Amino acid sequence: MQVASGANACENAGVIDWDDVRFFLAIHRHSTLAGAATALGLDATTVGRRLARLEQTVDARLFDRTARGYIATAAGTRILPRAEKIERELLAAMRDVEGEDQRLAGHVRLTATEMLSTRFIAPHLHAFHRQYPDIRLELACTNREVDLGRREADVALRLARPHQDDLVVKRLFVIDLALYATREYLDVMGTPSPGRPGGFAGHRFVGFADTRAFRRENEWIDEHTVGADVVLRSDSVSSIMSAAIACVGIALLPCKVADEERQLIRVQVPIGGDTPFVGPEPRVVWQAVHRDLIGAARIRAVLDFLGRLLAASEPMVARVAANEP
Amino acid sequence: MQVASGANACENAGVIDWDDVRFFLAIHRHSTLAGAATALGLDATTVGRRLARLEQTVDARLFDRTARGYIATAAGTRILPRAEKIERELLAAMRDVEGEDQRLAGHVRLTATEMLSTRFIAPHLHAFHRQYPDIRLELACTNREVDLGRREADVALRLARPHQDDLVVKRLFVIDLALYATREYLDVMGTPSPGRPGGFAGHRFVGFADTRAFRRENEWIDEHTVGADVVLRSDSVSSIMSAAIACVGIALLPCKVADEERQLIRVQVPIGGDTPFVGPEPRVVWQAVHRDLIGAARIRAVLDFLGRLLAASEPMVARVAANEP
DNA sequence: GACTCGCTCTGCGCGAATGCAGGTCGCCTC
DNA sequence: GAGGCGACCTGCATTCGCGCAGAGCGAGTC
Repeated sequence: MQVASGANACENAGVIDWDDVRFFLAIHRHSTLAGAATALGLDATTVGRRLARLEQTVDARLFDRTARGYIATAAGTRILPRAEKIERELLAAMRDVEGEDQRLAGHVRLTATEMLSTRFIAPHLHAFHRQYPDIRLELACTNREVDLGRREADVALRLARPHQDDLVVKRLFVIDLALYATREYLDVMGTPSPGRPGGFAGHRFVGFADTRAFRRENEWIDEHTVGADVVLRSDSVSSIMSAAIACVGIALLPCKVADEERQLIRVQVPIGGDTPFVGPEPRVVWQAVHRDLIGAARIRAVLDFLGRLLAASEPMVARVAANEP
Repeated sequence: MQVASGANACENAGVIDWDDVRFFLAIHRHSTLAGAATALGLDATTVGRRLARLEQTVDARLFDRTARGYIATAAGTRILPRAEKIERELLAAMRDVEGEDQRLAGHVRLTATEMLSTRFIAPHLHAFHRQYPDIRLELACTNREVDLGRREADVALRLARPHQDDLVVKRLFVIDLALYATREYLDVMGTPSPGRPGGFAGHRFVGFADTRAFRRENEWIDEHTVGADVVLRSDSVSSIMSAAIACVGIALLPCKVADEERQLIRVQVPIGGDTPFVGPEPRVVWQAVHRDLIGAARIRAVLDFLGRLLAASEPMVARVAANEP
């Protein structure tokens, strides 16, 4: 019981280290100290100590140490939305100051699918570096939908239209898909008869991984190649193409990539009299960037770079989309 | 220009220490490193270094080092509201977890005016401590309006109704005011004639400091004691009363406090034939507490304590307010 | 039921962050 | 204009926090 004369009786107890909130969120998201530690690039010991300190400061237990890892207590669950709001606000603040950065320097994190990364972007990274030597471009290829709001990336190329708020999205181009196989495969297995019932009977297929991202393609394969056997699945389109080149089976591939491979032949023979055989719906490639970053010069540089790639890559991309859905 | 295969390419550059936001706010509010340092309970060197680190991380200058101290740049101004939002959210989170704390232990910070602290609360702090030995009550007496939202205090007793959101306010009681002087003073200077024009001519007064808090009382004195000379002003009512006891002059004082002082006599003689002389509008004492803290047991203990003081202090407080405005 | 794997907690060495003292600059005051 | 004062920056000793290695422990598996 102490009487303080002023209002600045700033006792150390009760003063929270705001950075501990970051650890709190990481632990919640990974359910384990070790997972949070790797995500934060730190040691699990540190994460445990920071949590202990935080719990001591707020004088409440935030996580239950269970067999399935760290799960939030009632108190932890209660403050979780606030912690997430803090994170959003802080990331927004960083975007704010970086969004008005007019220098052609700094880091830009670009994410795209594996095929787009390797075939569409990577071959031109050298030219980008020549033009903008001070922009450190980081290319993260993943099929996962990264969260631009959480700043997991600055610019994203995606195969599904992002519906998150605060994003500026642009329809870049479309990717036509068709079935491909090698001459050797067709010589041995015979040419299938697309569009004819049972036209694929006995054939082998290299398919996409059974994930939401490839749902449409997988459904199309199931529907149009009845009787064929999917002998291999992969979430890497490059791997699928490699497998097809290795005569593992027929594969559904982006036309402009597969057409450049000498060994691959398009399986598209419409048999006279049957209904014409059409490939699956082309995939639309969307470009997404957070609204707050549009103003940053280095972001614009990347967007320009992608736009010029688009114009230069006409042979690769099937056709530029003209109509917005 | 590096190519990361996964999405967890967590490079250290760009990772911000969230705690630096706290420093950012402190620097902005005090305009100087030294001021912020004392407020944070740290050394100015540390504050400067943390700011330097933050500016390096976000790669932008947040403050201009001017002759009048540190003032926010465009970038700093831009993120300021976000930083304040982060602070609000974090303080709210702390209230959240503390608000459901059902233990009769912990810290409670109570703020009140100097007179309320010394005469109304302090004499009973010992009883409070006996009843709740594990609650560390901190009494901060200040005339300044502390910000309960910023957690400068948990419970506040104020003489003006707080209009801030998220506060639970309650009208506690009213304080009647009247003019007092010593017998010696009146013997020497003569008894004034309140209510009669010029009735205070030649008299000395001890007034309140010329601040917004005492505006109403000062206006009343100016209006009703024309001709008197205010020879001393203070923002401490105790000091004013001491001065009055020391025969410095007549003072406007809380009745129930001044009535207990043997040396002081109430100056209230209504002269027959004139309009009856009435004192100034009584001051209302408001109790304010943040809504989120109402659930905490230790806060309830303090509120109960104040409520019981109110009942027991009938001799001191003039009359309990019955009607809410 | 034993093995193995992964996660968490404890002691120890090291590096980084902090506090302190001295110096310097600019503003205010007399 | 000169003195004084307050605030900011730089070198040095200290302390605190971090990473690392090892032990314990629980769960899943064969």
